[in-house]
Amino acid sequence: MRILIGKVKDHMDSEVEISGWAQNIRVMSSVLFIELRDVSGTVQGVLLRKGNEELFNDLKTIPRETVMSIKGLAVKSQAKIGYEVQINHLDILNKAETPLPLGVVDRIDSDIETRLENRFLDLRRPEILSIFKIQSTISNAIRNYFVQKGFIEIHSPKIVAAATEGGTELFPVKYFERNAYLSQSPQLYKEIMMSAGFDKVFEVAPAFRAEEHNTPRHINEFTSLDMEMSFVDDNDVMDVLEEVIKTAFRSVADSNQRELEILGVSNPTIDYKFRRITYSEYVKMANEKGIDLKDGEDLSTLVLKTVGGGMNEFYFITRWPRALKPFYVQPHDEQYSRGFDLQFGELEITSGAQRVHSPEVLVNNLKAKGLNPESFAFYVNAFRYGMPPHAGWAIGLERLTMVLLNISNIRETTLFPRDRTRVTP
RNA sequence: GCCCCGAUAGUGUAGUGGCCUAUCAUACGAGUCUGUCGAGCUCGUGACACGGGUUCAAAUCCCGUUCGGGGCGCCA
Repeated sequence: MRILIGKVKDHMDSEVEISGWAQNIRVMSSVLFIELRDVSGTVQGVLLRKGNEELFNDLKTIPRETVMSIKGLAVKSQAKIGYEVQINHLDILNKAETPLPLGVVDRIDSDIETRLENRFLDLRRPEILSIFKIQSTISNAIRNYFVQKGFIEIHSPKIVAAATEGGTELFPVKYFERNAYLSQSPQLYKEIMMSAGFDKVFEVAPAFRAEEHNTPRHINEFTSLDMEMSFVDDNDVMDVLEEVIKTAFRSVADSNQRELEILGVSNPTIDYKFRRITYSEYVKMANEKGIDLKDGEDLSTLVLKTVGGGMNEFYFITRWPRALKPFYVQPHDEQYSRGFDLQFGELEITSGAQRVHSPEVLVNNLKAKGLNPESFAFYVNAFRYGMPPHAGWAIGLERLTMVLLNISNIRETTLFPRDRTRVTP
């Protein structure tokens, strides 16, 4: 019965069976060592030539990354981790070809392009695996949080008829005799669920954006963690967001000590209150830094870098001008809205808002943005027969992972990134 | 979509008109070595993205193509 390599230390002085990839084979004249790796770690298998002549000669030429299964005695030894497995039986399950298109344990760093082209090999590296173990903890922690708080998990359609926010480009899809699009956000559907009376919903699902951007923080398919709540306002859901992020980070600190160590990241637990800075205050901060920016203009990358770049923490930017936010964001007054962003330094992690719930306001907003309310009828109708006040937000899972691990390229926190030029693997 | 930059063995690099028959490391192959753990040592195989041009001479200069990187816009 195979055990994980990480469990070998619990079976000292007994026979174990382990399986995995031979990441390094060191051959001396009368003894050889095989470093075997699986999802849980690595251990050294040792084989003396004496008494194992045939097996020894076979293994001398076995390529790295060959998949094998080893049976042997787990013993304390002078190995660096303090123990090893004395091989007494070995099965080659699948030989690897040579040379590898990408060295799994080479000390040479490959370009991200080469790594993504050979992602299955890249992902074998413990530090890359660690990123995705941690990402799994984050999404599970958030899911658990929502479930515990009585949220209903939903699965909204990813093939849609209309744009959701008007602004971003959509991927067209041929839908039989009609044209449809890949969903850029579950926004409209999670709001409809408020009208449906589900009260609190969340969804973890892909979102598609056809923007031709070429930056380290954009991809064309990402994982959106969405939530929406009824009978609350923007401040309430900011409270929830802060708690969700703190819960997720604490969960990683609790369950991924080994992965954090491999990645050289210190304890991610957050012990400060997220500041809430109004958009107008932010503009003043930019002005004080010598940037010419008028109240009402969008915050450019330069502004966010100049003001936010020095802030190594989470903070909200609240009360955005209505003109800069989508039609579904609740107005605060003539000029400002109940929309907010959560930033970490210069990077936007979340956008959210108290939403419009009055059908009249909604239709006026749609018109004001140059959109035709008719084409949003399926959505507007949900507001006409009893829509509660509601608010919500969406986090980019990959961006949140970047922040937690201090990684600067979103492709690193995406298993198989879809960017401007990459559709495979 | 706009601006800038780049492309040399499997991987990562050196190279700035002739000294390039192209550097180094790693990988790969052969050999050697009684416990390694980035094993060591010896020998070997392996590359100038593609197409055109300038020149006595091009990895090197020019043009185009393809692919990639960075920045901006936009966003999570």
